[in-house]
Amino acid sequence: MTDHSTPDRIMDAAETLFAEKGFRGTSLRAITTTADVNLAAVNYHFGSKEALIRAVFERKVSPINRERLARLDKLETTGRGCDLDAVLDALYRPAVNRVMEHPEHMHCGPQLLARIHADRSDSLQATFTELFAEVARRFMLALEHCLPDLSAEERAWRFHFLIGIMVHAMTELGRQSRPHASPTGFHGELLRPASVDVFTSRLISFAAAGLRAPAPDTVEKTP
Amino acid sequence: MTDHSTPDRIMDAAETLFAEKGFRGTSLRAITTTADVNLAAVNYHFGSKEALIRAVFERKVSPINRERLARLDKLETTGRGCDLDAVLDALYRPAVNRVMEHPEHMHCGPQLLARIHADRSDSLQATFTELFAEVARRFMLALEHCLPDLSAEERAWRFHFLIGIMVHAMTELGRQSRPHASPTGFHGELLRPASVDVFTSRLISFAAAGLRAPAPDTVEKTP
DNA sequence: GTCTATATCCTGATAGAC
DNA sequence: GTCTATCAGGATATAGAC
Repeated sequence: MTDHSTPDRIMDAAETLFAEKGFRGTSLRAITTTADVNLAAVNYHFGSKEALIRAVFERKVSPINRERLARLDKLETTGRGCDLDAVLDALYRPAVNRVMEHPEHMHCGPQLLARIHADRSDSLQATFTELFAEVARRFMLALEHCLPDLSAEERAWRFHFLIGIMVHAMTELGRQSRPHASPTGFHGELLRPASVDVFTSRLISFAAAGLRAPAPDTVEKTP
Repeated sequence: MTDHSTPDRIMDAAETLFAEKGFRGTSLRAITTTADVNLAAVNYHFGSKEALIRAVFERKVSPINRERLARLDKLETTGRGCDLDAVLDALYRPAVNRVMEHPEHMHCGPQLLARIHADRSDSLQATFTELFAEVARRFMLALEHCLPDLSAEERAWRFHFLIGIMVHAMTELGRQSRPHASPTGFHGELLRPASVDVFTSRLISFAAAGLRAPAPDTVEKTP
């Protein structure tokens, strides 16, 4: 932990604190104190707090998205691009994997992801779009191949449902791993930690069934 | 808009700004300027910024949850407590309704709800738990009646999926209604606004299918 | 209840020695 | 690259006149 370079130490500390207190709720002083580096180091290495946020943002998300695209590529070159379960696996597994493989960071990773999705202030909007654009485009296309009978609008909404499931589930997953708080209170010991495989399967079986559901009537009903 | 009392004006302004800039990214000065009240009024009426956050939080969520419980009550007294689609309607419709019935606030309502779900810092944890505990308990029970064959663990996770779908979908819904930003970029004109009925049906058909999916194998697979 | 004025502290950022 | 010292501004909160 201490053998990292200064920028890495800063980003490690920032990642944890951002997850806990939010981007604007975390001061540079808190970050540099936790990272045990000088206050001026943040501006020296990153230029500004905003730039640091973007860097943390990107470091967290890019590897996951790269792996998603690589897995989708492989599916398509091996002719399994229309296997819905496999496509969902390519979407979900990299995120679940990244989150669960380092248990010591499991409490902050998902929480940070949730904040990334929730906080789309103007200053972060462009970064968000840039980081997820390719993944969104490619997987939307894949869904089009897997579910050709669905209208484009229905498919687009269901894609958003997929993302929502993942973000919220992983947040909850991270929350489970924090011993001091069972925040929502409405689960006893029910939500025990599971393996990456089990958890990914859980997501896929639910999501695939939802995606395959017949489209609802879009005709107005009179109440 | 101007005939509200001072506390109401403060909460209206705070709600909008919290949605846009986050809880900690919004200063009391920004709130009181927008609300056109004196800076000291916040502390006079609410005691502190934290208390204001909780008040806004509660004002936004409580009516929705009250309506959810009322609808569920009615279902159960009329013997439709095991109608999964109806139960989901009771969960989703109040939120969709509240968000879409005031189009002028649609850009901030969902965003605020998303932030509420994402920002579970220690200071807001207790408030969150308190506001959602009863709804979570009651609907978990309802799911148990609707889906008796599912394991308790599987049901608990799927309940979280339900919440994730709603939060993310409504965030996106709110984002659509903002003219100046098509943030994620991966939807052209596909996601047009829909009526409350249409959008609720969309949520229900996806969610119900997911809930009814056979439980995945929870046996470890060797990779 | 509302307002002005202010206290106290913390923020991000930077200048300049080493 | 790292550090100290400091700036200018903004934050919450409050005291006290009206």
